Amino acid sequence: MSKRNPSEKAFLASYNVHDYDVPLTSVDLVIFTVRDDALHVLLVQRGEHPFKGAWALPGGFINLQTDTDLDAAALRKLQEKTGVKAPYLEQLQGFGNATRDPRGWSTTFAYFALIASENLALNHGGGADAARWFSVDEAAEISPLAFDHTTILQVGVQRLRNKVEYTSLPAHLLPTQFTLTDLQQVYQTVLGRDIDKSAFRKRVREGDFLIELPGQFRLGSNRPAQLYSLQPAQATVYFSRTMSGG
Amino acid sequence: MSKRNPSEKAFLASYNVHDYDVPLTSVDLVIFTVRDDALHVLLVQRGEHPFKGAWALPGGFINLQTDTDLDAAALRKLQEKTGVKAPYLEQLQGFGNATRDPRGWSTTFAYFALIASENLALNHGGGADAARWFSVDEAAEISPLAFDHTTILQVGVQRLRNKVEYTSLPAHLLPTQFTLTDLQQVYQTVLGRDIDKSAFRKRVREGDFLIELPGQFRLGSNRPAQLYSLQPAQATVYFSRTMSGG
DNA sequence: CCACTTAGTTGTAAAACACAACTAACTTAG
DNA sequence: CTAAGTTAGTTGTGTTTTACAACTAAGTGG
Repeated sequence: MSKRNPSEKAFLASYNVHDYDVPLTSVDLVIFTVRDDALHVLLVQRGEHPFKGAWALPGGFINLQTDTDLDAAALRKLQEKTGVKAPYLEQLQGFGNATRDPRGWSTTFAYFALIASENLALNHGGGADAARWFSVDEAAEISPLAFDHTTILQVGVQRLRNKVEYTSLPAHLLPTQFTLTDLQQVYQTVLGRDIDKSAFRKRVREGDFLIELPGQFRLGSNRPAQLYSLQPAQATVYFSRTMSGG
Repeated sequence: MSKRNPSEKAFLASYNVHDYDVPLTSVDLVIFTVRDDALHVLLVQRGEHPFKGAWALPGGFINLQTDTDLDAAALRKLQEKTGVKAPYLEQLQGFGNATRDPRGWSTTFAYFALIASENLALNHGGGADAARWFSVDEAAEISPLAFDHTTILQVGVQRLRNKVEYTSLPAHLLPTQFTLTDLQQVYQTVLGRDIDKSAFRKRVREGDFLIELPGQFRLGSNRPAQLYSLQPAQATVYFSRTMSGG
């Protein structure tokens, strides 16, 4: 990465990206949240060609001047749409072929993001496009979404469901403070089935990714529930077994 | 995907990709095999700038004329380097930033491939670059690899090790016929630890991704071993628990 | 025909699991 | 003030799975 020799310098001086055929490159986001006990995804209605008027995943071109890397580009898009600053953000998969965009060979880096439905201020930033939350079932039935976004969405949902089986990921779908029952609910919502309470709690305890907030409880017309937070700077925990049935 | 309206037609007619700043886009491969009881990866020595002379992962630009999609581009690169036609090939992750390539903002779609060390005819196809197998430990110590290939390699090894814990993936590192002991060896080589024989066999049996080749045995100076093949068109099997210790 | 080697199976104590019942701690109704 | 209702959180238990090791099987070579 450091010193370059004269012949490489000459090579670089004469190199012009625009002399070559390169694909269009964008970043798209599958932004998940849980509301009303259902997994939801954010879609925007495109205000410009191509696919003007169609629903699409939020995304767009990389800004080569301001985006330092792919993650930064994805984070920027997320903030523009939702105002969320520190979400869970993970690269999903790349997609690219000659036909997905009518303008020609194009590629996209799809990301998926998990945010708490509390943290929402839609259209906070730039985009003039209309934005709306759809349950993943609703979204899957919109046909067609722009580009190959139906496929991307499908892959995103699959990946999330799969990871929920054996990771601590769903914690990012909750606000910073939550109860163990909240957390179990989210798991159940995403998985679409019930989980045994004691087994679930054992797993969480052993995963050791939560901190008990001392003296803080969720009150109601019943026994108060202990509040927890994700441990600061906690990486995703992988369980050695999948979630067990209830 | 079907009919376009007149305003979209006009838009497309006036659209020229070269008017915009787009990143360079390539495909790179982490090609794994097992030889001498160690996980190996294929590296090539670059014959051209940038990073001329440095070791790198095999890869290169997408050919917008001949490659129909990303997978096709990756498969083409793999064939050019190894001659292997039907390997296990899976997208690893995208990488992209302003500094990884001295020519400017660039992205790459990294793939990882698993092939049997029997199937090898290095430099079979195009490239004039020298190619060699390195154990992953050796490769990790070559510094620096071209571009950000040290990082990509590291992510690839991590992903492989992780997947080996709970999938049938390692079967693709073996020739078409193999014994259960062969398969267990490969798991152990990649994981770097021993696995219990009876637990391993139980898992394979229940995963149901192999077919016993009737009457076919590996002979030696001991009890003959039953030969197996992967079931044809077998998707990767996911076990519900990780491999257990021996 | 006996020692040697690797293939493949079986046995068993200990651990983990699924499921259900239980106790705990609050609010609200009367 | 007490009883009913509700959700939080724990405990108990029969069944299944696991880890580990010992065992049997089937060939070769001296």
